[in-house]
Amino acid sequence: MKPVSPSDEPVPGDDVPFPRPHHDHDHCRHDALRRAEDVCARQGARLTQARREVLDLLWADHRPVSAYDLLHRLNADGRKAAPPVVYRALDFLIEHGLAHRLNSLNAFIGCAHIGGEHGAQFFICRECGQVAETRSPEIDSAIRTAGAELGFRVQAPVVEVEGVCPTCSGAPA
Amino acid sequence: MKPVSPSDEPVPGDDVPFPRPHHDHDHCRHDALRRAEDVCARQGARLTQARREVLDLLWADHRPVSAYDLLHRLNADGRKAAPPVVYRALDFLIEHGLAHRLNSLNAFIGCAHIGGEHGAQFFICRECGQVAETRSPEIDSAIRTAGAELGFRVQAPVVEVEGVCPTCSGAPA
DNA sequence: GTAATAAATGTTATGTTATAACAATTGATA
DNA sequence: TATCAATTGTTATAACATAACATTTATTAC
Repeated sequence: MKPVSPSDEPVPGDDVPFPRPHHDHDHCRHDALRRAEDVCARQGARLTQARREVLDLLWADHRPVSAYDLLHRLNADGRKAAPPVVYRALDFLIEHGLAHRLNSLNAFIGCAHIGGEHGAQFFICRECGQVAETRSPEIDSAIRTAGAELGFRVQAPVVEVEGVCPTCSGAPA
Repeated sequence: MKPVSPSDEPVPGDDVPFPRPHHDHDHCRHDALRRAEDVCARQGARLTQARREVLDLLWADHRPVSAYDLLHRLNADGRKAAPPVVYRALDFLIEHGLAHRLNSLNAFIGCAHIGGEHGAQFFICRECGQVAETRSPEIDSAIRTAGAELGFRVQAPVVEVEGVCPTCSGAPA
């Protein structure tokens, strides 16, 4: 596992490894926001207040968040936002490749890569709940090959792997 | 894609390909039931009426079914079974490797293989809704390798691939 | 064979996740 | 500035899942 200094930029093809306990998370958050602004500018989409807030909440840490948790966090300031507010923001972020839904958890997480809608894989730690997102051409290719053998046209591969992250393996709870 | 005659027995390592339109589905159902009886006998588990019925409903065809659909089908005869009846049967079937949950659909499907809890992959046709279950060592191994590179201990890989099956590709709806 | 125990089922209630439908507002465009 | 499209607000409800406890059915020990 190669270390990543805070100033490194995750790019497609790279793995974004498990966050180390004391990494510069402000950097992650600001970086995510900047990426979102870039993407929206390029695609002529509007990163409105609600969308920006939800994205920022997703980046509170490297753990997936349920839609209703997001709602509660939004409403922590006294607002009375209703579920569609959150679900619409999430739909937008997912459509623009800025967030992902983790089916196995019914929860959402900010996208750690730029570009590429498909072909991501998620490694989910059962101990600490943190998630690492990778883009492994090997996994993607193995899936496409297996699909081809079935005569199946692959459109959206979903890979979610539960297990234990290196930090929790080294120092079990 | 190699053809499979109705009398072939799916075994781990084999792919169970997309069901052809006019295959001998009674064979699939009876086979699944027999496998279930075997597994339960070997594990000292009881394949009770409710569990057997749910399993049989799962094998109505090769499409995943939601828990509430199962419930409605159970209750089609006038019963007033409640959700826990279905969820408990599903839990049992999943624990014993006789059924799977498809996270991306919130739905359940009978297990098309024998043995092996983990390492299955599901190819889900967006056109007809049918699902093929495979056990590809290549996919599994690519996932484990990627995990190892992250220092991640893989426990339960989940692979669900959306796309279009050969039948629907050949004769689009 | 019967009592004691464990496993499974029945039932009610409730918790969690997600979307439909429509009104009101805001931003972009002509 | 009128028009249209996009976004947001709001209410209601649909869809998915489980907690908790009573009852019944199987198994086991005696």
